[in-house]
Amino acid sequence: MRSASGDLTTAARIRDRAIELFGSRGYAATSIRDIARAAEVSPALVIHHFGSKEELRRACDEYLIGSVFDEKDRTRGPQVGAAMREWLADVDRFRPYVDYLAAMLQEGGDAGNQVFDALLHETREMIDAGVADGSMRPSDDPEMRALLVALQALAPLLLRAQLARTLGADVHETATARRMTLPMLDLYTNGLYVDDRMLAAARDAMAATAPPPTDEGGA
Amino acid sequence: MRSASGDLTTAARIRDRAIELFGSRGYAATSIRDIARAAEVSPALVIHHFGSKEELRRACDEYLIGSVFDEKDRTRGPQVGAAMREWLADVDRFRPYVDYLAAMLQEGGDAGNQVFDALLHETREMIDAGVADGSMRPSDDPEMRALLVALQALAPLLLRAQLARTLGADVHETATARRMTLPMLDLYTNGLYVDDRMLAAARDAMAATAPPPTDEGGA
DNA sequence: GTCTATATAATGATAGAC
DNA sequence: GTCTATCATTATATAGAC
Repeated sequence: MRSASGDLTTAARIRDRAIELFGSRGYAATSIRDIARAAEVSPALVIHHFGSKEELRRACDEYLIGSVFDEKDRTRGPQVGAAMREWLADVDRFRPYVDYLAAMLQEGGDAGNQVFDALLHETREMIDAGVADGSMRPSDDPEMRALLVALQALAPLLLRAQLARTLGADVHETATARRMTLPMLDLYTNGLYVDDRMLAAARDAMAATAPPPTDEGGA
Repeated sequence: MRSASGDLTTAARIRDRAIELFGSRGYAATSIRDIARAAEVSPALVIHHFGSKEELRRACDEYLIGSVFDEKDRTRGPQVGAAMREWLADVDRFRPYVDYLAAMLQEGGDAGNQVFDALLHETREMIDAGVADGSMRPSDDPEMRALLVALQALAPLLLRAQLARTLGADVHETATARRMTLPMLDLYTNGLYVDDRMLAAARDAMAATAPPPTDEGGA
């Protein structure tokens, strides 16, 4: 949708290379010199355009957040989820964004927190809508369930290196996503256990041990 | 089970501080001077004992792998899973290990790969056993399902910062684990969807689009 | 806007005394 | 085993020419 590195301003090119390097090696392991070399400019120009390494990082964060929330039009809705699906559908093109997003989520800076919160919110709304229209089961703890579902959705992204290694290095991620679809939906449809023995046992165990003291009294 | 920082050799104390710092800030962001300061020794002594920063990291990796695989006796079985459960049950004590393990998994070095492979293997065996004894449902793609379950198990660990933030910063992780138990088991018992409409639709969609070319012929 | 040259600080690592 | 002192390199950032 954007970029091909030809028609970009120099500052934009520097920022794009910074996103790639920060995303693949991490912030601390990437030097301004590395970025300058990748962008084919002098290190001084990087500072000239962005002020400092930390401000460059902030610029990368802001750019990615803009891409996540504004790439589509401003209609409310699952923006983050949509962006992530779009990126994962064309990983060859968007891998830098995916990598940088994963890094943001792991480090937990402002940008990562924003993205996570938005994704969690979208997940919660999606599930609530599903419960409302009768396609999804209600839950005793909707907040925690949405959190678990969101975590589950992010896990393949954060561990994509392990995933690729496990499934064979030559796996293109499109094929991987394809192969994941049915087992994933199967888990979300039929679960893993054949009956609720484990669940019942856990319920009993929870009831037996004292819950952490709160201001609520009864069972 | 180990350590309290009093009865340790100096080299062990240095290594423990390195594990803490590498795990919390990352390898590149941690300097030998930082580690030396934390261990209350001179930077030269760190090098004297470990040769180089990279070798120190290897020592940390090996130590953690030893803790994961050998803390218990050598009986085969779910060693990694058991170690992780033990650590998560007493996070205040084992947080450095947890953090370092998460870092290893994300970076995907030799040590991280080993741990992931072992965990995946244990997950697969656990599920296979469940299928064999009739407590778990069979799967069309057992390898992928085990992979998804393993990823799901790791997600809260990798995103523990986001998790803590979402559930409130004052949440002790024991309470968090407690609250996660039932929704987790509920998902694994009853799934998320009330029926298999989504699953059936995905199956149809998969059948409609051409599967990636393999050496197999038929549908 | 972009560069070269450089200031200043931090880094990994060494030498050698004790 | 542990230290102080120091080297060589690299880091971020600045100054100033073009």
